[in-house]
Amino acid sequence: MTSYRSSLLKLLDERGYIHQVTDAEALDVLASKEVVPGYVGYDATAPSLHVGNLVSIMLLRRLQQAGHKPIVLMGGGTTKVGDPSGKDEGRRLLTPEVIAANIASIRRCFERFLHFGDGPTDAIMVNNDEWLSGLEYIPFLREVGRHFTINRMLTFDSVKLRLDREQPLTFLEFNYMILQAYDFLELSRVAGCRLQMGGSDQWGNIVNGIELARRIDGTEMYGVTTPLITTADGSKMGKTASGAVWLNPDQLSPYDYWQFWRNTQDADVGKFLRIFTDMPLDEIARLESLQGAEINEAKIILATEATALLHGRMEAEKAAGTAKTTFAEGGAGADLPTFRTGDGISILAALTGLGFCASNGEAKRKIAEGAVRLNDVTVNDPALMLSAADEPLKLSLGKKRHGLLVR
RNA sequence: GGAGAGGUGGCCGAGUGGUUAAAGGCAGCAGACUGUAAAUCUGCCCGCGCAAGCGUACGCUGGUUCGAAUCCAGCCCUCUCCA
Repeated sequence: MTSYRSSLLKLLDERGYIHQVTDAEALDVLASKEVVPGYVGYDATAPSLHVGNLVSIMLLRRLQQAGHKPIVLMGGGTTKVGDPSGKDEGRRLLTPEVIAANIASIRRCFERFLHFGDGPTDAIMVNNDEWLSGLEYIPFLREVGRHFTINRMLTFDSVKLRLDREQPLTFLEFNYMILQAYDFLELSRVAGCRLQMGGSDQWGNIVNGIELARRIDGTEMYGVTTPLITTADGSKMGKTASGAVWLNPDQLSPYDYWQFWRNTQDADVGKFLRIFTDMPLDEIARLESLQGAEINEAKIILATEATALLHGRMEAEKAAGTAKTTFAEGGAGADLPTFRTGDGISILAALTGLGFCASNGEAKRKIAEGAVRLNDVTVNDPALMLSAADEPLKLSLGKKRHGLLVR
């Protein structure tokens, strides 16, 4: 570990956020003597961010904790173009209306992690559509385009990958990296931004922005990338039983979010505690050294702390309580997903209604596999009808998924 | 504009007239073992139906045929090379 002077780099380093830094020494000096405005950009391709975005959100939080100014850049403009990296095929173009709706839906979640306001270290949120959409083609090409060589652009992974696989890469998408570089320049001009952060796949884009600003304005800027957060078995984190781990509560309930963290692999507990919670490091060291079944204790803390950051302490405690009564005591916690049965319903409809099964056919298969239990009694009859009961019934699929059927 | 190759289930990828709801792999779900972990082994994996069966599905639209993902025509899209 390098020894840093600034609290910013120290904090980022000891918590495991740093993969690469453009000029660590200079940034260290800068961050130890003045407030550094730094930004992370977010695409607006979906109505909610997901855990994959969480590292960078936490990065902004750390930036603020270290006394600097976080800038959340909503990619309203760049989303109109489409990031060629990540997806190996061009996305369908989103309409401006959808993009605007996505941004509106995404922005709320930042308020949990950052303090917004007008103060010098208060977070701000900007939308790059404000400056990108008004650009004029020829002037833009002359100011910015001349600083990019095709030779260089072709060496970018996002581009190379497409070309190597003989997949289409449109000129529209090809421009994405130029626009992102321009974002950095623009932010440095209007907000004094000096730092861009992002995932390791953003390294090239970040460096582009730094070089562009140096060439055009002569400004010195910096970049930090985070390691790609994978689970211990090497896969990208961010999937649960029901799909992506969304941050918006209307797409993934606090209970399910808590469960996602609870199911962390042993080997990831320490890393995740450092990155995704505010727990003190010595406490994390203790928790991560727990062996065997005891490490479940650490996972519960991880789940509760991470959930508290996103959904608030109350929701986190509720989810933890429900998990305890449901899993540890074999009961049924109140926070479980619920489904209204009305006056009576088939077992199949109950399974699909709770979202445990995608179709009646799948529900039948699960019953045949002996995976379905009603109040902890295995269900064998796929034609079972549930009559209306005043007491809620606990319906379980497998060991992990439980739900309540209420009238 | 010319020549060639290609578009298959969430992804990758076989399949060139019936036995193809479509091999195999990945991802996913469940069972066993456990600790709501990992690894491993086993099963499942388009929809509806108790079932026989029916409906959809191999870029799109037509056609040939008793029968088409497979053959033909037109169209759309992609890649490679040439101009």
